[in-house]
Amino acid sequence: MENLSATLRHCHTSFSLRKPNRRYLINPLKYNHSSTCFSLDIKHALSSESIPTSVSLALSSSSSELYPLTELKNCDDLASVKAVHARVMKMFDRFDLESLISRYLEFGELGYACAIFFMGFPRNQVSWMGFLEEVESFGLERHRVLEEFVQLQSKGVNFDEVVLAMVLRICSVLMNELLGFTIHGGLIKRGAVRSDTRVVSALMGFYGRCVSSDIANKVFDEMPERDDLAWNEIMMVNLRSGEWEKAVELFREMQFCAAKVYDRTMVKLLQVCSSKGRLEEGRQIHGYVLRLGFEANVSVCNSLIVMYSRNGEVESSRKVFDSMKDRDLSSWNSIISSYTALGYVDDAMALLEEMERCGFKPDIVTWNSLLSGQGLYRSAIAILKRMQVSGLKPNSTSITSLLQAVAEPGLLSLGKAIHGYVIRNQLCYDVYVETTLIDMYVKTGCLPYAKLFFDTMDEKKNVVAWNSLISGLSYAGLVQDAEGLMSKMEKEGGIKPDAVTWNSLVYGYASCGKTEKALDVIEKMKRNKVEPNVVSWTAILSGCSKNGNFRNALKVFINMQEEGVFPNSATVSTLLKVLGCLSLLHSGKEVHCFCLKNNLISDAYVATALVDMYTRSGDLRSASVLFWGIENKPLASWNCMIMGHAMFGQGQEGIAVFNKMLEAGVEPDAITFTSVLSLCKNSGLVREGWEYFDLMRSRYGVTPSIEHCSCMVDMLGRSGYLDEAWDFIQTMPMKPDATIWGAFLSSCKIHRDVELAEVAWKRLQVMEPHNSANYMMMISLYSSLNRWEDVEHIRDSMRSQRVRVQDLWSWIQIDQRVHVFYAEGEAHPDEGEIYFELYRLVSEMKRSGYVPDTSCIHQNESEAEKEKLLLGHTEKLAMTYGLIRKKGSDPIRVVKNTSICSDCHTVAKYITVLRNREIVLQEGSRIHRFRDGQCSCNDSW
DNA sequence: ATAGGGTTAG
Repeated sequence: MENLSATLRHCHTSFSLRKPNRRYLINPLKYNHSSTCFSLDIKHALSSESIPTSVSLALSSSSSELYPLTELKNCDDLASVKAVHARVMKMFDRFDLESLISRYLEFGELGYACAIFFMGFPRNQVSWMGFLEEVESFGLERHRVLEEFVQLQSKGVNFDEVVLAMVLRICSVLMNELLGFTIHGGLIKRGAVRSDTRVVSALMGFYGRCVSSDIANKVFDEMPERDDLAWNEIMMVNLRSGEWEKAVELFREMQFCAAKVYDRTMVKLLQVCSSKGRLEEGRQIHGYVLRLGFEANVSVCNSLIVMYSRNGEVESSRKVFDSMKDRDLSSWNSIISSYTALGYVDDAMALLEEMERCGFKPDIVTWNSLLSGQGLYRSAIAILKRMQVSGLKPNSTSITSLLQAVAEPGLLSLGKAIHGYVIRNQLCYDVYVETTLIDMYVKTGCLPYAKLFFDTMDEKKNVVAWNSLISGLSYAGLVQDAEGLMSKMEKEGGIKPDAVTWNSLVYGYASCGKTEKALDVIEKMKRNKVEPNVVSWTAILSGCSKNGNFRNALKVFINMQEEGVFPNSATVSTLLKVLGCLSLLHSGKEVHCFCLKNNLISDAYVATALVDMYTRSGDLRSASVLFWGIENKPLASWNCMIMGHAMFGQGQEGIAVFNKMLEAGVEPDAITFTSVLSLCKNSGLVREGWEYFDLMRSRYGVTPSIEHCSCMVDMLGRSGYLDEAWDFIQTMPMKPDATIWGAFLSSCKIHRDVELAEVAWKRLQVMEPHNSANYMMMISLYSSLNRWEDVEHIRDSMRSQRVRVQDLWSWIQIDQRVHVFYAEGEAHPDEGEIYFELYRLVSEMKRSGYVPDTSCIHQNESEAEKEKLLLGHTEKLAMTYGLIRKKGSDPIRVVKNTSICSDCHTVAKYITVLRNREIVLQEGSRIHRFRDGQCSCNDSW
């Protein structure tokens, strides 16, 4: 209740005319804020047709000897006031008109009141003041007020400080710098700046909005005495212009001077914390809320709910909500949207029941809160039904939310259903709904429908509609078409491309490998006076990354910094992915520092990307420490951590993480199970693999995908259950693709089952005749059985199919340089030195019992020759170079682009003992950590 | 309230 009266106090303003002590209250609920209504009102007010017939009849019979003034006073309803109005139109007495304005305001008819005010009758200070307050609270007709003001001022009319203060507030809303400066000048002449704090506060507000917060702060500093209004004003100025540090400093000073903080200042403080992810500061302000006695203030508490919810802290939101003695409708709406925003639809529905029990009737905002948020499409229909039962029709916002919820691949049928529903029920079909419909069709991958619907929009197409389609084309790799559509937008629609248009194109080009073209677009933007922003640069970065063009991505990042664009959390997440894919641990750590310094670490994407970067770069320890330190671990971060253990073949550790995840109440998704099954596959946990595969379907409702099946085939096959793997392929729910047969062939190679291998090989020759890996597996299989004729046969077919053998390389980072060792091509400049050390190592190893394993050499050569070839393996060269050049005790980290052979695996183990050095060896998606003669994978890979 | 950039998957 207290909040309700506070709201009323805020909205109701007094309007005093002839008798300054007489105050009227206006009911804001009666007044329609829409500006179209307002102009209609003016027209109606000025035309006699607007007066209802019954009133006109009443008018003729009403006693004409009454003065309008007395008559107006006696009016009990709006119709009677209008009747008097019709008469007053002919009489034109200033006092009558002012009284009429006053009565109209009393009935909430601001439109009529404005219409009369601007009729141009002579006005005094008092009428201006009352009127200005109205204008300020309803935000209407500001331009006309300023025009009037300037005119009257030029005629020599003097206004007092209160009017000036209000005119200044209008100047700041309309960004009318010139008038603001003029008023300030006049004030200085009159010495008013020193006297009236209402004017000075308005002046600070004006400078804060129109010029800069610096000047506002200067005006504040020069005030000889500051009252609560001035303190709160300068706080608002700094909060609005994003000067957070300054605002915090002022807030502390306010406590020190015992200045009273207004509730709207508290609300603004909390709003900034909501939108800028300032959870820590938000918590501290919560402390002040309690200390300053705002815990009974409903608006402040509502802002606290929103602040916690935007920062992902639903539980704290709930605590605030539960602690409130009084609640209003927006308290309920805020807590409901806290739950829906994070996808807790069930809790939100429970709250809906509770609010109804407490006697609150859900309004359209309540229903729309329920309809927005993640993963709501499962419950949307039920919510819609209840909404309609309660007598409310979905509005454009409701439909927009619904469409956004289903705008993902695979939900096209739901999207179409909503479209049909809108048409059948003749629901609002405004420009928001239309553009969201296009976007829904784009995001569900249904470009033809998007195009069809777009074409029906005719002249109503706005830049958002065009951009939706342009981005759809760019995303689908049809960047030329996107560019074509852009020119069409310019020519036919007469609409200039904006940053969004360009950024879509930038992504489009970068993601199909045309980095140069993407950079050209950025240059073109500059020429067209659209400043490329951080999104543009992140778009190229991400495009390059999607395309696997990691080196280019890094170049782009450097380029971006040279352009003076500062990276944000999206940039950093993408960059970390790139660094992880290149295993650039050292640079990754630098980015980690950058995140700490710039407060990006609290971002869920960034935190997850960091965990991923550390695991991919082979530093599982750092990944683990970081991961367990994340306060609210996002699902993706659990998935990364499990995958990390999978990469290292640490089955039990990974399963432990998975169990912790379940304990934490996090629902595993399809990706979680891909990670868990990889875990079982890489660690030979066949029994567990089967269990999880069943659990996934029965308990968590995750439909097995081709990735899951591929893991199963790989797991079974590698562990020697070739028949089971074969049966699995025959009975799996989808058609086996090349990855399935590839995994199967790989297993057949390991277990030397030629018969089954040849079956898989036949299919693969059809499915992916140009994948050299398959040929290599066959060569390896035949050579391990000394079937050299078959080896030659495979090599022949490679030549005839023009299959290129994949380049083999390993690399190691030493200081800031990356040293790459290629199997063929240019030798490393220090090769002599490396071989010298390698030979020395091998002879030491042989004394300790090392026997070279030449099974991976597929050339029909002598044993001595094979041994020589074995020594040339790129990972051996890189490891040895690390031993020579990397001093200290940090592990030697080597990355190889293809799988390592068992001999290199053995050699690495020997090195850890002989040189007392840890080695981390990465091969594609698997990582080996060697220590004290052992490997983390327990030799099962 | 509608459009552009972000983490996880062989």
